[in-house]
Amino acid sequence: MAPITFSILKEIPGELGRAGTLETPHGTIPTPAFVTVGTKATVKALSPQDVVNAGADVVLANTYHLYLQPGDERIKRFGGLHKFMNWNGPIMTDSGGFQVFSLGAAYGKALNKVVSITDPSQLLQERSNEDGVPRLATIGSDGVSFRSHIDGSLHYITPEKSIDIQHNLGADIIFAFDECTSPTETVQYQEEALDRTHRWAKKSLEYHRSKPNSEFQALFGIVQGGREENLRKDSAKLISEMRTSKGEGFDGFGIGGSFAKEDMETAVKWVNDVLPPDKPRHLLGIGEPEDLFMGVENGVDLFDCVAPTRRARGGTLYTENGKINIGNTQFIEAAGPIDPACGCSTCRNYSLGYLSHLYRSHEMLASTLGSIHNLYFIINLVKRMRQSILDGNFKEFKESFLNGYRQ
RNA sequence: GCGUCGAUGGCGGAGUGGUCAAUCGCACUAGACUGUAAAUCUGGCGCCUUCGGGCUUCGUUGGUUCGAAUCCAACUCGGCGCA
Repeated sequence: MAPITFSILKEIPGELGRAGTLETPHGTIPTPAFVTVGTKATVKALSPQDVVNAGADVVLANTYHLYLQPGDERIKRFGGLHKFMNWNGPIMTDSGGFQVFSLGAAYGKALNKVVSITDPSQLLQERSNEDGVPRLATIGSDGVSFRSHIDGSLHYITPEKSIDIQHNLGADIIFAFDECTSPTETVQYQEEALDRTHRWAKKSLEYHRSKPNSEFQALFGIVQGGREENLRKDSAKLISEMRTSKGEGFDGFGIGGSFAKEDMETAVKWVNDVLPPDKPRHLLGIGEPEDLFMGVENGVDLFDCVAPTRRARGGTLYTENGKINIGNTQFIEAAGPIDPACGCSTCRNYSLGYLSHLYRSHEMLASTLGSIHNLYFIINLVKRMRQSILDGNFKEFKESFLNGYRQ
């Protein structure tokens, strides 16, 4: 009996997109769905009740962070992540693969999950910049050594170690240990990294399936390959066909990597064209409104992103008419809500002027109320996309929303 | 009244003869953020600018000097001490 069951209810005609359900041991996730990020077993600034009220069906925590603090074995002694953080719905854990990137190649540099550069010669130039801060993550032959950003201690994470940690944490869906690469890497490096990610995927899969946890924890394999069509398609094929000696494959798939904005759609299309349609697909770390439409249209079932909560803490709030910055002078005297069309508790109860005051005076409630709104906005946006698929008018919804949002 | 210390950009506070339109923090202002090194980070913040530079500033007035926020004098205001 597989730990999760994925069912497709309806598809977008002529596209890869679909609406369905994903049943997990801790509840059913209607898909497509936005997964709320709670890296350190908490969604920053919010209580679990706030997260529920924002409409979240599932949260994603991080293997690396929780391994460092408070330690996965301690969380296991508390009965696992669900009990530890008092979240009774589905939980996913990322493998630490993103930290290979953020604490490695991207450390101390202006390298982000989504980059704006398009010219390959510039990309290579950026990679050759070797000065700056020493990396906290260094890739070895069968794993990655991390220098803790908390206390400087050294840790070596292998695929097996990542799976062990994720077993202790006990999430419903876990990820294979991978290497998130930057589009600023050369093709040769992408090939090397992809080969490594594939080897690690096999180890993750074999190791996971050898443990009883595989009966109640699902494992997703991660497709990489950078901006190269052949690498992306090869990776999707290899990961989706990967089996243990007993013939067991992955329960679902993640699509990883740092992207140049204009590469993202083609990469998702390449991959989802190859991945088997009957298993869930998670576009890792993506979550701006226009990207969510792109992903849903092209067959992505799950997204996660720090943007709603991180942006809220920085004062950026989503509205139907685009993003606003609550710190701007124009909101000091504004009596209305963030977005009159929004049904979140922040918009129903508080004025922009009050939020402006909280933000300017550095009150914690500014982060809380902002996060509630942004999360509700993004989660609800994906729910509306799902409904539009079921209603057969996804394209119309997409067009009308983006017209207002981009204005 | 005498003595003493002080007066710097919205605020706090550096600077004590040239490299000073003046370090820094706060405030203000705008921007960034996409599997969270993130309640974070970046730019702007006297006036004008063809972005080369130009102009007016460091309590007030006068002086010394090639040159003064910096030295001197008087004055104004404030803190402290003694009467």
